[in-house]
Amino acid sequence: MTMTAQQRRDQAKRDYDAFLAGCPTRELLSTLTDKWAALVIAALSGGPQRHSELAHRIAGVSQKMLTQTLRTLERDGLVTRTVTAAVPVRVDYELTPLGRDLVPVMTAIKTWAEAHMDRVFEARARFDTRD
Amino acid sequence: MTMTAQQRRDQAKRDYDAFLAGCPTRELLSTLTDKWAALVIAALSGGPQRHSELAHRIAGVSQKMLTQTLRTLERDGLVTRTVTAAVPVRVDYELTPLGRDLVPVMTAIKTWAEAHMDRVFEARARFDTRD
DNA sequence: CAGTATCCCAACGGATACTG
DNA sequence: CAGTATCCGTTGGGATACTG
Repeated sequence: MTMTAQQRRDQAKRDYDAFLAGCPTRELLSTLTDKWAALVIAALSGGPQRHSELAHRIAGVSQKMLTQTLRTLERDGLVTRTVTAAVPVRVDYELTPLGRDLVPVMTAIKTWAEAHMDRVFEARARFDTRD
Repeated sequence: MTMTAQQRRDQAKRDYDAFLAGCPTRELLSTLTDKWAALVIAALSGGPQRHSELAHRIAGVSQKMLTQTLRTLERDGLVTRTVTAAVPVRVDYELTPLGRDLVPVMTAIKTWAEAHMDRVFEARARFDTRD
């Protein structure tokens, strides 16, 4: 008795619930709701990028955090890492189909922040000056 | 010379860029890409909730983190806090229009995690067992 | 260039105890 | 019930130095 991919995802939605403390999705949610992960996925949405290109694109990210974030995303099957033997060595990162599936979701947060920053500033000003 | 709300958001998209280290959206992105923030917004998407209801719904959240998350969301104009004088006191939290605007974005992450947990597990198994 | 390994400080976040 | 305050261990994350 086989199920379609869609049926399996529907089943998963019933089985998994990130509101539950012990649910593995709680930990996956932690990985996805990560500033650097969001920026990396957004940066890779346009196509493969070298390590150095990502470092340049995502201003201010330390080498350590970039590598660490990429490793986690690679382990979770969202990104592939391709090493080209050369001197110096060349490493390209690319989104997997699973990772590309996540692009709209992750870029939506970044876009939302950029689009609504002004309203958040106004709200903060109101909050900070209430009597 | 006035602009429509949409025009202002379009303008903001050009002015703000979370890829830049000094951009205020980088910090807003940090707030939004927060495990507890995502769960709180998802929990409030169905309507107003009391502090204790949220604590119960979001299993495992400490009282400290719940209050802290709610304060940040309130300050950023995403949530309202309503105190009803009584003994004991009653406090209700509710999404603002700005907060409701964010619901689809935030619930999408949670839903994605729940729907694709199995594929992430498979990817991890592959990653962890490669020679 | 890409990555690993330390060192180290600051922030996160849980546990507990105490107020209105 | 809702919230604050304190303590304290854990993690996040930058800086630096060193390899293939």
